[in-house]
Amino acid sequence: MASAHEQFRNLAWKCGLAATHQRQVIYEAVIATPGHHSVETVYAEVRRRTPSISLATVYNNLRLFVEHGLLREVSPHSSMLLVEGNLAPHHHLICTRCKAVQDLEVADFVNVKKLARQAPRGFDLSQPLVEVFGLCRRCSAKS
Amino acid sequence: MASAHEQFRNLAWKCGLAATHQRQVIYEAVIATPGHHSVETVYAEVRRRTPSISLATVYNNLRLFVEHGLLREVSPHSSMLLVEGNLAPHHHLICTRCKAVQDLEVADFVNVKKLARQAPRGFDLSQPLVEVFGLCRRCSAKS
DNA sequence: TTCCTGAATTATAATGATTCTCATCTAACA
DNA sequence: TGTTAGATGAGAATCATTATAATTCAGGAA
Repeated sequence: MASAHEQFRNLAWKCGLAATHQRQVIYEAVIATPGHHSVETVYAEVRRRTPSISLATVYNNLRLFVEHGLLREVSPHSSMLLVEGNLAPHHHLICTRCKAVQDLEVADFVNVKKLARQAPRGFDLSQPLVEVFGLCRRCSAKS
Repeated sequence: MASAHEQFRNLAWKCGLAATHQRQVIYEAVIATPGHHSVETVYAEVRRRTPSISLATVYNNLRLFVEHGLLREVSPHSSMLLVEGNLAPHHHLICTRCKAVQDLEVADFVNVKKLARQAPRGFDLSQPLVEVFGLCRRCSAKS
């Protein structure tokens, strides 16, 4: 089993990314603890080891890691407020690249009973809304 | 069948909201066309009828309408970048109020075959990521 | 109808997250 | 070790959104 250090150097090499000290530290800060990390969290953690690091470097590299599949972005949706008038229960299909949203009127792909069993106790799923992420036709044609 | 004008006044009255001209126009701009509307879209549309309207009014009232259930927010997530190191396929459970994210390791509540049939042709769902919205225990206890 | 009052609206300033700029530095390869 | 393309850091710039404060208005009472 390779050290975290070696593991990152291998990953970086595969992506053609320079394995700099900063990248090493950023990557390890995310990998070290399970769960979801905000930029501020990562920045705070990383500064404990490398106080001179810039916030821009954290942003740049988190984006880079997501682009290269080393990390995953939680909720890759449009960052702007979107609103709709359709109040009937329905779901959304979102393109992770161009952030386009399409409606999914039929919703029987979700087994609500199973979902309720798998969710933590107390989580209110009386009107579950689901968003499914993928690549729209146009974007998947490009890649 | 009531006019759109009357319809809005009824809705507003039910929520205890003053039925101002601006609110009327904003509401109708969203309702008039199906689909998903950004603030800029609504603002542009609304200014055609009421050029003096302020962008802040559009923001305020869209938020108000969402709070009162007259409109729905698409992707009611945290708007900040979140990242995770867990690359194994899994889904997310998101609280629409406090925006907390929890992992759903088991994923058999999604019927991928049905989903693929219901999605528009060409939409790439080879690694579908699903996010389910509800109210976490803490938030549903409050209300 | 006219007046009153609290709420709504407006223009603009402020905020907060993210990205850009560019001078400096460094990893990687010869 | 020297070279160079690419990475970093500090701070400015940008974008969406929210707060501020002065003005205006909706809706009820006279």
